[in-house]
Amino acid sequence: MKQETRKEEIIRVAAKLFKEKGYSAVTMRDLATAMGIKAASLYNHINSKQDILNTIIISIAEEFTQGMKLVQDSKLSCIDKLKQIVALHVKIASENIYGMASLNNDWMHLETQLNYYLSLRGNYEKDFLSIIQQGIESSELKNVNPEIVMFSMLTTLRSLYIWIPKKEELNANDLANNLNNVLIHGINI
Amino acid sequence: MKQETRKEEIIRVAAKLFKEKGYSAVTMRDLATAMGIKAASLYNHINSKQDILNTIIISIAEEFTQGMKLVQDSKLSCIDKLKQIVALHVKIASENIYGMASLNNDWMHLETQLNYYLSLRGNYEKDFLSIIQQGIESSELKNVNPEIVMFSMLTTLRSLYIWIPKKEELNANDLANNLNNVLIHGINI
DNA sequence: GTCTATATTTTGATAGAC
DNA sequence: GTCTATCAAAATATAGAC
Repeated sequence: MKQETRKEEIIRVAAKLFKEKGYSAVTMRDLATAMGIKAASLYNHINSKQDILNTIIISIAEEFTQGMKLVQDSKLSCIDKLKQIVALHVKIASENIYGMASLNNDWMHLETQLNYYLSLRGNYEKDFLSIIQQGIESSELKNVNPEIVMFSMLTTLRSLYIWIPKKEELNANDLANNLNNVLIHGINI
Repeated sequence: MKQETRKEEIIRVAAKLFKEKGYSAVTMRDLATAMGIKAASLYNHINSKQDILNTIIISIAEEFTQGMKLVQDSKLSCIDKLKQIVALHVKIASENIYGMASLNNDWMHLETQLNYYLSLRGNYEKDFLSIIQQGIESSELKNVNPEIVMFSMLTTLRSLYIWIPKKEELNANDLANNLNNVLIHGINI
C-alpha cells in the first residue's frame, strides 16, 4: 500500500469538493480550508486549479479507454462484452466516486486537455456502439435502435457515482449482476 | 402564441448558457453579451442571477410533479404507467432542452428554493419507486431490484436533454417508443 | 430599456519569511 | 511545507443619466 503524497491528497480532496459543487464553484480557498491549510500553500504542490481538474479527468478517461481495449480484444460474445463493460463501469465508479462526477459534469472546463478528452470519449462511444451493432447483426440482440441502447446503458453507467454511495449494502458484484439483468434482459415478464 | 417578454428571453438565453458551462461558470457579462446588451441592463428585468436559476429549475420540477400526479391518478397498468412516465420525460426534455441541464446539474446552487426542490424530487422518486414495486407485487414485472430499475430508468430519462439535440430526425413519439422497448423489454433475444 | 460609472467582494495566483 | 501579505483580474450588483 503506497503512501499517499500531499499532492495526491489535494487532488483527492478537490475531487470530493468538485462533486458537491462543481469545478467552477469550488475556490482554492475552499480547497485549502478542506485541507486545513491556507490557499497559498496549495501552490507548493500543484501548479493551478486547472491542473487538478486535468489530473482527475484524464486519469479516469484513460482507465476507461484501457478497459474498452481489453473487452474488444477478447473473444467474448456480444452480450458478454456488454456485461464486461457494465463491470468496468461499476469497478471504476466504485473506486473513484468523486472523480466520476468531474468526468461527467466538468469536462467542458478542461482547457489544454479538452480535445484529448473528447477524442478518448468519442472513441469509447464508437467502440461501444460497434459492439451493439455486431450483436444485432449476429442476431444476439433484438433489432433495436443501437444508438438508443448505447445512450441508455451509458447514461445509466455514467451516473453510477451518484447512486453507489446511497447503496453501500450492495457489493460491486451484486450491483453489476443486477444492472446486467435490468439493462440487458428488461424488466417485464 | 404569446409574445415572449424580455425577462423570459433573458431566462431562455441564460438556460442555454447554463447548459454549456454550468451556472457557476456563466457570468452576468456572458449573459449580457449573449443578449446583446450590457450587464447592468439585465437588472432592469431580473433581480439576481440566483433568481434566474430558481425560475428555470422550479418551473420544470413542478411540471414533473404535475405529470406524475396525472399518472398516479390514472387506472393504467403498471407497465402503461411506466410508459406514461417515459413519455412525460420525452415531452418535457424536448420542450426544454436547456432547462433540463440546469435541473440536473445546477440544483445544488439553489439557495432559498433548495429545500423545496429537494422535496419535489424526493416525492417524485418515491412515487416512481412505488409504481415499480406495485408492478413486481402484481407479477407484471420480473422480480428485479426496484431501486436499480428506477435508478436506471431515471438516469436515462434525466439525460435525454443531452441526446435529443443530436438526434433531430427522431420525433418524440418514435423516441418514446424506442425507449420503452429498450427500458422495459430489454435488448436480448 | 439601455447606458456609463462605480462600489464591494471574491477570485487565482505570486513573493518572500520562517 | 506553511505562513502573511499582496496583486491583478473578474465577479455581482447599484445609482443615476438618457
